[in-house]
Amino acid sequence: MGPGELELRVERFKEACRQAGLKLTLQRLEIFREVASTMAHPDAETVFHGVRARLPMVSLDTVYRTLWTLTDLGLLSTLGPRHERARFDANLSPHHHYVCIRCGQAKDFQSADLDAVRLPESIAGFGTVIGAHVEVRGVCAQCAANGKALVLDT
Amino acid sequence: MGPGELELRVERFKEACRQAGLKLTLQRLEIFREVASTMAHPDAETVFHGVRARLPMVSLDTVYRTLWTLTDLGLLSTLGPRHERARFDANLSPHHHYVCIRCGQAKDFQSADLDAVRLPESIAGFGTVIGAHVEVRGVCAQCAANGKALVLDT
DNA sequence: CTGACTGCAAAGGGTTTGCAGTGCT
DNA sequence: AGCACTGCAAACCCTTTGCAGTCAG
Repeated sequence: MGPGELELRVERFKEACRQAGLKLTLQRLEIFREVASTMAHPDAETVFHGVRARLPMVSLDTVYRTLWTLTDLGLLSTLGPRHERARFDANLSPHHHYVCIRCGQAKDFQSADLDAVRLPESIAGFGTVIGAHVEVRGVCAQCAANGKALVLDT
Repeated sequence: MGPGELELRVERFKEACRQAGLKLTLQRLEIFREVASTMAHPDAETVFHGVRARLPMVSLDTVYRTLWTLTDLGLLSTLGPRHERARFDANLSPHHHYVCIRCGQAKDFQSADLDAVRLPESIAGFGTVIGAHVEVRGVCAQCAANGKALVLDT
């Protein structure tokens, strides 16, 4: 993250709140800043502790609410499927996943191109590599057909 | 999944149990068969219902225990981080993740090569595509250094 | 001012664990 | 026969929700 990047993100955030008609509260600002200022992809509780250092009175449920609100707004994204629980897979051969962000269903696909891509050197610095696969996100045909509201359903 | 693939997986499963010194119970066999016979990446409860149709007396907690046991054995894998809760990310520009299977920490990395790869046509049949990124799994340097037992820690 | 937002506390739901009985090897 | 495995039920933990007071616009 380059210098000034955090401020840039915060400004974008303020503008997006205005556009979405969300009130710009201190809690929201600090919760966003907490996520935006780290590369560690924190979970709700971690964000909570970080924000608490500056706003001792914030509550954990506000953190949860805010995090999902901002995610729905498109200002944050989540690592891994949205609200999902663990899903299991017995297919041990190399393959990739298409995951529907609405219903959580995942479909496999193969791609020689993807399997062949070499990972950057920098990875080695992180640790050992056990495997790699592509995760494609979208809205599956079924969910699109059901055509419910964009947000709010599982 | 080709014909006979299921039987192949089941045989590999039996052999692996023998090697690992795990008792080959009917519950284990059916739970594995349930996951191995579908491409739907079921969660614990879905597996539970499927197995129950054939073994009405299995309990949900056995399904959970078995699923994680088989995952630790390497006979199953999970979609998304291991036991993890949702993690949030304020980095909206295209990037990829290196995820430690032990501690769950995720690190970002960039790769022009990866960004450039074209997805196979078949994807279009699944639904719309919102985004795609690579998820690399491994054991991070810190966890490797701590050198705890391979299984069982968060 | 007024409706949206927060904090509190309690409910909710999925997952894990302790224990005693069962069954595989 | 011995010990791992299962089923049961309670415990656990994270997450969500209802409500009343508060605050941004």
